[in-house]
Amino acid sequence: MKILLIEDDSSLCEMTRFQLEREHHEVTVCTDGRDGLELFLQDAYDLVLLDRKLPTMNGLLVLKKARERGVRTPVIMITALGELYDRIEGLDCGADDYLVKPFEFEELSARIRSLGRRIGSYDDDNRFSYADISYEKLLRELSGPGGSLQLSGREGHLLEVFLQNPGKVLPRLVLLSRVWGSDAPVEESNLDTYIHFVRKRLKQVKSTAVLETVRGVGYRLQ
Amino acid sequence: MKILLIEDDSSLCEMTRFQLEREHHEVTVCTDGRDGLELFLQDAYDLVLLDRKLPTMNGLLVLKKARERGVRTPVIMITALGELYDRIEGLDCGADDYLVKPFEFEELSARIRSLGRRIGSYDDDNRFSYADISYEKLLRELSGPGGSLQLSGREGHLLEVFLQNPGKVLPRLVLLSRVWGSDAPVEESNLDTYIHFVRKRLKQVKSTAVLETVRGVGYRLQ
DNA sequence: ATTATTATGAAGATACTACTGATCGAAGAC
DNA sequence: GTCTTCGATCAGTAGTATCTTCATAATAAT
Repeated sequence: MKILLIEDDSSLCEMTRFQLEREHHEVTVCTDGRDGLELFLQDAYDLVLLDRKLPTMNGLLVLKKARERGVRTPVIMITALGELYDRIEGLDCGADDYLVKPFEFEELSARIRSLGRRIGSYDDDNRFSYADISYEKLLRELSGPGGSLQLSGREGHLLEVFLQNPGKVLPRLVLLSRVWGSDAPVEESNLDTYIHFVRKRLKQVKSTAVLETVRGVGYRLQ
Repeated sequence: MKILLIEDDSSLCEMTRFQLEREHHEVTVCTDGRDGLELFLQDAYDLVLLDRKLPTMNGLLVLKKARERGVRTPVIMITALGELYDRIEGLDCGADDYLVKPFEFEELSARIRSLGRRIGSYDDDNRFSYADISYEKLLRELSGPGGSLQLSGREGHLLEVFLQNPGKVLPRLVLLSRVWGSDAPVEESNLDTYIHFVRKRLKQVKSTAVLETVRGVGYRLQ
């Protein structure tokens, strides 16, 4: 998601930015009210995080002006003021949500996911990513620099296990039991076949990620 | 707004109802989890206020099940638990907002206004459109670049579900339960037949939209 | 060099989906 | 009352995608 962060406390700002980027959001930071409004009005973001107390123009006014100009990007207000009427005022100015400082990043993250679901652009929980690839579980869609394609059920399931344990060596028997079930009546050689299939898929999307063989043990995603 | 209130504390319940009705909302009250889910699944409300602790089925589960079935009505969770991870869990289950008991009615009211603005843009309930097609629910009329035509009841209902969740993968069982009802005595193969019918309809109006099959999972409108 | 292990390719078996035609019942026409 | 039409349902067949197995080639370890 493209996120605009308007906040003047620079240490909080950098911390938030760092965490958001770790969750694969694209973050633009702005520390000033007037400038923030300019960016806001470009209407190029999926979400705006807006501090209430800002230099040159306070957050409520920024929000109000943006709404007056017809910009409807979802907004989460961030503020030190936690009293009832402050919250109500914020919501009535057109904020979609409200977060009181100091807040845990976890909560911000959950509220972003919630808003994301609502605007439909972002379906977390079912999305894995590692290095230059990402995988959408429900669709079984693998995307990489070279495009995206659909995996079969087994292929997807196998890749999922690797994405859940990136960089770790996964023994063959572990993979077998995770993908086929612990007591499935299946030949071990079937795993070889599917490792082969998944490797082919990774090549097809031109990913730099590879399934490395650890002879005598298993494989790892690298 | 039509509001569904699922809450077992009867005094809080009546008070909230009274206040909501004073603000000209139409309120349905339910004090039981299972029954609440039934009403929720009818998909006939603009907003659901959902208590977390409920008889027969807890609020989180109600919400989760409803979302799994593709019902996207906005939800505000109401609860006595105010701790961080309770809030996060609620939001991640698909809640749009969270209110901690005891709450001021003023705040609930503000949050309802906030949500109301957001859904206020969905102006017409009876007209759906996506890509190059549009569908009028009451007339059951599908229009596309190649003209328009009437759908049968089932065809229309099925198409509606897709238009409400454009681009999303809808599992076969979800489609069955949303179009035929959750426990209808109907063969699953019937769904195949109607998918076929709707596809034929889409072709007839020369739409570029297609129902893509995701093998082993379901279909999506693309 | 020999052996154990893994990679690859091809082909048969299986499971899932697409489509067609038949049956049944309800609503309206005659 | 009978006939016609239409929609809903089901069953069966054809068509594919996916899964599995097996045979053989390639590679690494001893």
